[in-house]
Amino acid sequence: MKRNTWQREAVREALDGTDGFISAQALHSSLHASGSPIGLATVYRALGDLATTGEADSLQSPDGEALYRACSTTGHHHHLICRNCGRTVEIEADEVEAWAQRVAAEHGFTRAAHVVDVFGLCADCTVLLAAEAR
Amino acid sequence: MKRNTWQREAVREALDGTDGFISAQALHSSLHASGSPIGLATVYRALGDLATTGEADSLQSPDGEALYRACSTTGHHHHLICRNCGRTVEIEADEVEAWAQRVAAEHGFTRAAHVVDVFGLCADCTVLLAAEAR
DNA sequence: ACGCTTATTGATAATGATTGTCAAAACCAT
DNA sequence: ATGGTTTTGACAATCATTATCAATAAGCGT
Repeated sequence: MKRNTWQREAVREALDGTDGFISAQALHSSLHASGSPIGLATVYRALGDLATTGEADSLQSPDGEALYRACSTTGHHHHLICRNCGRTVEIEADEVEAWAQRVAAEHGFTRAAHVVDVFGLCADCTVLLAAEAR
Repeated sequence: MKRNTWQREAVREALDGTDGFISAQALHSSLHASGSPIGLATVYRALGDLATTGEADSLQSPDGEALYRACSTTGHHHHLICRNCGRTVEIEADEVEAWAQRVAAEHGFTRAAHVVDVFGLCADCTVLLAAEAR
């Protein structure tokens, strides 16, 4: 049976009060800074549960951290990432959302989330690398 | 100055000969299995370079591994991945291809590649997890 | 072909995020 | 309040990746 603990609530609230994605480590630090004695492992478990139940989205940052976000439909967007300098531009992908859901459903998948990110070289790095390659 | 070594060639070829995404570790194992004495660190470096120059795409798997794929337009497709059991279905995303190019261009990005992968729970795992959650 | 300079390699240590362990504490139906 | 069971948390363990650094080898000029 699933029990309700103040720790889980604390994680849920901290996540709700955060704008955008945050790592488990950062969320733990944030909670500690607020005086909560919650353990790191517990934060990981709580976030994992939230992601499993669909209350939170998770994605992997380019450097391998897992990032979490309260699952609100508002503010969903994707990224255009410079493969060289890491510069990131947020992009809208409305037309892709429906597509992802449809494809998932067609194959019997549920709780579909998607990773839609575009990598490229930003204008600056395009010039930069062209010079280096010489 | 950039030098050409048989190691870099080996990595490039191994990646070309692989369908879909593969992790650095797996690629290293594969090379070893083929009798190559190439070092693990070298595989990481080579893959990083390939990703930087745009010869390879990279994405983060849900469990935190970096996955690489030869950047070829042939056989280009995307994946529908079960977040629980890892089952993978290849999917077409023609309508998304053009979108990615357009968005990249709009922001001055060149050499645009994209990562479009949909994660969800496959039919089996949907049932499985529903049972567990009880 | 020869040597020189310097990028590259590779074995291994270091790092850092995440997960496993397990006794102690907390939850909740009774 | 009690008992059975889940959850917690400190810490160890794991695993991918990166840093280190001496040894090697690529490519240049000769």
